Amino acid sequence: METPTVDISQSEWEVMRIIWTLGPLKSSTLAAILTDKMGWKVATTKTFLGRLVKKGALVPEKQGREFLYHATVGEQASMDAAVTELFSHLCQMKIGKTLDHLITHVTLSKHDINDLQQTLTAKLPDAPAKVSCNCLPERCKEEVHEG
Amino acid sequence: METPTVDISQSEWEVMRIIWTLGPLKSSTLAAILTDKMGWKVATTKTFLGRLVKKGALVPEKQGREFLYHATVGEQASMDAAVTELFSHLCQMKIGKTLDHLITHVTLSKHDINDLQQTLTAKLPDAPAKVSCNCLPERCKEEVHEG
DNA sequence: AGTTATAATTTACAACTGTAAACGATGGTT
DNA sequence: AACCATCGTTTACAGTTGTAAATTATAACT
Repeated sequence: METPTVDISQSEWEVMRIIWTLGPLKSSTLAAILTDKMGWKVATTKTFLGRLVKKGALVPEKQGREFLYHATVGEQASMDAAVTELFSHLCQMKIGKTLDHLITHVTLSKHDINDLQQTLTAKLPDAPAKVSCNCLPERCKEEVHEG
Repeated sequence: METPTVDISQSEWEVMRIIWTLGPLKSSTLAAILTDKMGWKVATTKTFLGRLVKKGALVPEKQGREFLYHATVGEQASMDAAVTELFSHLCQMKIGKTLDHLITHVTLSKHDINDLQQTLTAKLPDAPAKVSCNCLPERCKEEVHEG
């Protein structure tokens, strides 16, 4: 079976990021960091921890009186899934421009850029001359104009 | 002022796509298309139309007994905003890989690819050798390891 | 003018989210 | 043994989302 990616909400991402970055943590550590970074009350962090455990994105490991929270889903896999999911709702025709906008505004290392260049180069030969719009169901690909 | 982008939910995107693609439409046309594409009941489409009007993403123009629903926000601008928003929750360090995954799995025209190549090439000179993780608040950039 | 089809608006309702307080259990302290 | 600081769990509560039925308004038809 594939990596079981879980639906993670915006705020829950913030919790996951810390754990992905630092490894398994106690709730008190998490809470401290997230109060600092997000301004959350301790109770808020606790709520998200509970929900993430219920969703299966985190697993608690008893350690003395507290728990260490371990991520069960991979960061890269989760990111890939979230991004793919979002793009699936967007018009295919506009994806090129959207990626262009994104790449323009995001921070990339020289290495990243080289990798992307290569991926693009590899993709070029099989690329179509034009991408068609996939916003309409098959039946409706003809003109419909009103107004 | 900038283009006023609106928060559009997953399902609402599907409504907007049709209007962005075909231009202003009557609710009956929309409902037919979305029943076809998404399997929605007419009432469901109506609900989303109402919400999108309330959110200001659509504006109804009376036309006889019905309304034509016009998009007030641009498709590209909305896509750019949605994608940027998502990426803002992701670890900077992993964005390169995420883009790579995305580019690998998405359909791009030769033209798109060329544009992206150019954007990347232009970005290369000023690109850092390494991107640092931005998942922790400033204070916490040192080691924290437990477990 | 009365009836009917249909368009728009209201209401419904459960699940998910953001945000957090309240409560109960438990290990550490006096 | 009694108390206190915490940790985890429950409860709270409003707003959003997905999904749709019910109701109301209204144009068109008879």
